Amino acid sequence: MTLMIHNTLTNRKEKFVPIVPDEVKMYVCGVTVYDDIHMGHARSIIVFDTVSRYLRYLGYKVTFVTNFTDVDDKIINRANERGIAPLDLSAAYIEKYFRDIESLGVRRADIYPQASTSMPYIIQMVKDIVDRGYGYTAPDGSVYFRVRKMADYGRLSHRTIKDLRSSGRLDENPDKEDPLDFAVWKGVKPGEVAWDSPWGKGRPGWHIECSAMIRHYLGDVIDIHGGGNDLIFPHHENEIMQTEAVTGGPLAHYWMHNGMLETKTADGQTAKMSKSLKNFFKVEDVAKKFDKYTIRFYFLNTHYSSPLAYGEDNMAEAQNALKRLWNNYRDLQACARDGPLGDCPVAPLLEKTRTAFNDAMDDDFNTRAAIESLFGLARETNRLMGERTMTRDGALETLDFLKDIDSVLGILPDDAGRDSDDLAAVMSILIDLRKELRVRKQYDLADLIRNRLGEAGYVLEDAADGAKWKKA
RNA sequence: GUCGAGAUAACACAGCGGCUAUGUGUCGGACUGCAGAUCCGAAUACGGGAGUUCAACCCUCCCUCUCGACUCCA
Repeated sequence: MTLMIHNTLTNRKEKFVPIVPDEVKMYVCGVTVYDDIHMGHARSIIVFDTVSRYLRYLGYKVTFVTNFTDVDDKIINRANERGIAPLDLSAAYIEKYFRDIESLGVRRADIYPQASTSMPYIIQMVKDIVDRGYGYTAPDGSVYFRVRKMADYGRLSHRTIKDLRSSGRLDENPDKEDPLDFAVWKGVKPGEVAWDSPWGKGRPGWHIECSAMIRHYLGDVIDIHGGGNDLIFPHHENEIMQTEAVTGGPLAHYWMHNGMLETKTADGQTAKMSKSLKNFFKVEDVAKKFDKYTIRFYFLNTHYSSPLAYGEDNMAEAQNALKRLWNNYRDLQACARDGPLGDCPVAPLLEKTRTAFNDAMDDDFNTRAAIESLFGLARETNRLMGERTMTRDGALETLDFLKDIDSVLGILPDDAGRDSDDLAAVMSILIDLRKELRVRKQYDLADLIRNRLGEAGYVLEDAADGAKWKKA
């Protein structure tokens, strides 16, 4: 099977064909760095982290770019409140961002451009837009984009200019030729950070930084552009217009949008998690209660495009579900160490699982179905271990397989898990001792050993064919 | 109002025009000194109404409800 991606542009699943064979250029809209990130951001970050991981797993050379918006009204306002420079505020939140995504097990993108450091490219882009007749200047030094000049404005969000006109929520700005026009450059206002430009001092409009960064860091056209589905209009729509005005070609071949994370509001309704509704959960806080594996599992346990309602009980459920996979993983580790010798033909089973996993991921990154294949493998290997037919070699082979699969999902323990031979020797003594105590029915002492090991982070499980130990 | 997404068993979340979904939870069994893990088995389902079809949870139409975008937003 080949990778199929749902493309917002066409509203269909399409076969993925990169521009350059075996290479993928992808760009995902990042965050405005004026506050801590919340779980809604986390979802988007984890989704596209997983997309890039899967593409690499398939063998593509991926160049992944995510931006930081560090020039923005909200940043300026908050910096003013705190009496610090806007760029100091954003720099602090960028650092915090990296700490937060680390607690989510997210691999870093290749490049993280910032608006403030991309100013030459942004200004060049605006200049090109104006030179080609798609932009015009206003008396206050702003530059607006001439939407009417692009016949298919609304293509991504599947609306027409007529639809948009009738929305009745238009900005009546006398500087604009048309209410639908949007600012690519904003003339300076008192008290704002500003950069020199051919149109006087000012700063970029919201959408232009993405167009400019993509063009500079990745080129005129990229393979995949991603972001939350709340960005489809107007942000991505406008990005497309800006870029196409300059390059004459498409900006991205595949547009991917993740569904919103929702949560309950005060009145008991579900609503999108957002700052303005004050119904958000910060990553920082959630990460105190749940580990990164659980958080990733929770998000990957549903399709990226579906809406998802966040709740702590759901997180706890995810934790229990993931525990099953972890138990299996630990048991395999124990089996690889202490299990029977000899052959165990696990290859067909692993092959079957691989096929199911790849088919699921190829189908528009269906992580949920992919995870189901892992539960199937867990049940079968549990059975083999229960029957004592799983051997050390078979367990090792299965573990290698799981590690490879987990390079995509990032939900299994990454502790490399190699317990020393010394520890194994000591455990074996303790297990023998307990065996003797149990024969003599001195259960209090046997339990004491087991409990103390439990406190130390090791689980001891009695079974018909002898005790097994593993990490908790 | 315009555009888009969605309604699946107790819960969460997949899927397919006909074949046991998956996980958590619940119940029963195996194992067992206890604990835990594991295995085997069971029950509960496709919002409502029409239609297409030999056959629909899956396609079409209508209805109801939910969410998102149209304003800063992952």
